[in-house]
Amino acid sequence: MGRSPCCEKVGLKKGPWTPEEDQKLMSYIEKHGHGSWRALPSKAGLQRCGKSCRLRWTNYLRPDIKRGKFSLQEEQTIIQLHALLGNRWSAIAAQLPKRTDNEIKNYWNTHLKKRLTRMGIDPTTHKPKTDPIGAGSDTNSASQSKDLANLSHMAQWENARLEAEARLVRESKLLLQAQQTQQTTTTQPPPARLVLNKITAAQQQPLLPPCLDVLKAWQNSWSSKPQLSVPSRENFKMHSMYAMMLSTDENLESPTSTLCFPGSGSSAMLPIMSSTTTSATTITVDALNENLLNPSLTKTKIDSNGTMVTPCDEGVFITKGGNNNETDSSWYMLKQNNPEIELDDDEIVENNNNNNNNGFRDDDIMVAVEAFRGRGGGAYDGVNVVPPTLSSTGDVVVMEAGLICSSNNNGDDDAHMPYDSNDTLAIINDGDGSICNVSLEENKHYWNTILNLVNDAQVMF
DNA sequence: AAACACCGCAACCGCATATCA
DNA sequence: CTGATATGCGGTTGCGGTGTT
Repeated sequence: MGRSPCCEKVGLKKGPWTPEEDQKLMSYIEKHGHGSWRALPSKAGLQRCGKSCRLRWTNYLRPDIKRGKFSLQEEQTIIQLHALLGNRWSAIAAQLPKRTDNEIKNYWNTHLKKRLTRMGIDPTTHKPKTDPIGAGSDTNSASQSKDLANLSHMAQWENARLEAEARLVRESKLLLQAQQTQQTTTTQPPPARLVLNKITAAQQQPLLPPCLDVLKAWQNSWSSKPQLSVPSRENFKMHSMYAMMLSTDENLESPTSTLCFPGSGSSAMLPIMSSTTTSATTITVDALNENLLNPSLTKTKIDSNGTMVTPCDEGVFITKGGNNNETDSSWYMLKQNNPEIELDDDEIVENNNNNNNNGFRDDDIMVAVEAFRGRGGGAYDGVNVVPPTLSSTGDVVVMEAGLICSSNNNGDDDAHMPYDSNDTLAIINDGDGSICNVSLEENKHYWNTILNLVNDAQVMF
């Protein structure tokens, strides 16, 4: 029923391909393209089924295939993506140019999986096994310390993966709702959509798993050096990844992972972070706008009671526009409506259409926006990231404010200051002593450290 | 040198999904 | 809308090469 007949049922050849068969297949596809795989074998003079031809072509004969040893960077990417995506080899292969899903799958099963196992890490869940330290034979304390440090890093990544999975589910639901709404009404504005999806939709490309965007953003934040001298900005680039980690939806479960350290809650799953209780409140966008647009409140803090405190010397405002001249960017709108407002450069960061000349990229802000919106916000005080312990109501989340990020839903991909009632926003904690001791170097070398351990394990075993 | 064990990888199998009529 | 067909994907198999006893 609907299934193509198996090779054996029609007497077609199976098994390894001969050079002659390869040549026939290659020359046919070079001349005519593959077209219908089902019809290809007879046209090309091959006694094979179409499926076999397709596999041979995509996994072996295709000219844009890179063969041979995987580089360290490729290994790193595979491990990262596997932590994010699980055994979705085609998705992983899409991020590794010139590598096929089959090749990556084989490499994982024959090399990487075993290495992680030897390290005491479950390759399926990417979590430490019951006795991770005891898994190795080396009882040297320095080695144990190294293992512990790396397992902590693994825990961080695992949490990030959980978040990515949760986001995937969440965004799928939201996107579906948005599509359904758009189909049923043309008078109402679409519901708030997630920024990362806006981009792919705008580009009319298939929807990519948002976690890939996140990964890309994270990698970008590594690869591009901070260009501003203000420390808080440099840190924010890095912390977009941690912001993602912080947005947790306990209603969503990972299909593959259950990482949990003994005695740890969700925030403690990031071992290097500590948390304080931060009460939260909600406020309407309009009400907040009223304050933000008030020139006397250019520095506004919303304390734990929901009270706006003015003036407030803490925190950083972030806005982003399409380019320097666009008047519809929120900052320019803010300025346009309130020309008397003067914020110094330390307080306003304008992002210029991915030019990155202000040290930010779209992705950085978008990831942060999404992450903070995801559950009810994380906190960033300009130096540190604080795990969220708040709730959200509707689209608006207010914590003790300092740094403000928002996202509109008007169809573009800007993240900006709130100026419209339909906007969603998150206000990021200015911090009150809560500490997240994450250094840039620590973050940057996270996976390098893991891979060093992998390599050490190879030598050791 | 032979037998055996192990490993890596190409290829296959069957299910899920997309597309078409 | 439904069923038929095509394609894609992930799990698994089996063969050839290599290492070990």
